[in-house]
Amino acid sequence: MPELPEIETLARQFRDRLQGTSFSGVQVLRASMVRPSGAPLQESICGRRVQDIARTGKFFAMTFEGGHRLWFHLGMSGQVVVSAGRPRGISHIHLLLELSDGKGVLYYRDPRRFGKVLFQPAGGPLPVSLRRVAPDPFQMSAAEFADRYRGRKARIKSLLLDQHLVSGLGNIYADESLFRAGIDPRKRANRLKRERLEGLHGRVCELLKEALTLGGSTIGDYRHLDGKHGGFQEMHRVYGRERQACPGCGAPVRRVVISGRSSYFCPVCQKD
DNA sequence: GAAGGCCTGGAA
DNA sequence: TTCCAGGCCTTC
Repeated sequence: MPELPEIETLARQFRDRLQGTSFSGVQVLRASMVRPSGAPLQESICGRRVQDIARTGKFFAMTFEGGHRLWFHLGMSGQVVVSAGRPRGISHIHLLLELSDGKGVLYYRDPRRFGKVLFQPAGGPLPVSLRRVAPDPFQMSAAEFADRYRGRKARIKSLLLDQHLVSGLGNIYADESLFRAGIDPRKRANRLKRERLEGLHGRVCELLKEALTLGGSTIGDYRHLDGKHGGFQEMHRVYGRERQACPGCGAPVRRVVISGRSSYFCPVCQKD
């Protein structure tokens, strides 16, 4: 559920809140969520300042003095929260870092456990699951974006979800960008003209920027670093709106399943 | 390229 | 009680 705008929002808040600070304690509460197992978190992280925060696709990383890095992926229900005191309960909290300024803790929580935390030692190789993550739409031209999809036989919707082609989009923003581009999610990419794919790049970038200015979308568990909600869910035009009126033409929004994922679209406005 | 599995909470 | 949500990996 957290997609590019949500992760980027978090990364920015991390920068404001955490850059230059350090942690004094590490508690791994569920070992299976932190990899590799037995990673030397305590000695690698404690007492070292957070130097840099970066986002790659839907992952983001804290880099510590000395070069050790901690990558987070939020799956669909993950949260990273900085709270002033200890969290009230520890249900579903898998990792807890104590801030050395004595002003609380950072915790990683993920009820559905689709996410993960990855430790990358200084000078070590990128974790495997990050190696094939493609650049995001902001990092490429419309022409490159079109090239990555052009000629593929799969339905455009499932290709948009493929993080190895272009990263950052999940189910929500894929549906919303196809709506804005007027493209039927069931359309096979090789049946789309190049201009249509280039146009789609424009719509994707616009959409992601708008979502970013509103702090992303909160559906379910996503929260900002301080626990607040994003605001972009109010702006969704088709996602999750089956049988409701299309904001463009009033026709009822349809839901179909494409490669196992719900896809919402307007059968009138998305003819191409 | 499609489908199943992981996992839990909430809705039907 | 069953089903569904979905990012990502594995298997077919």
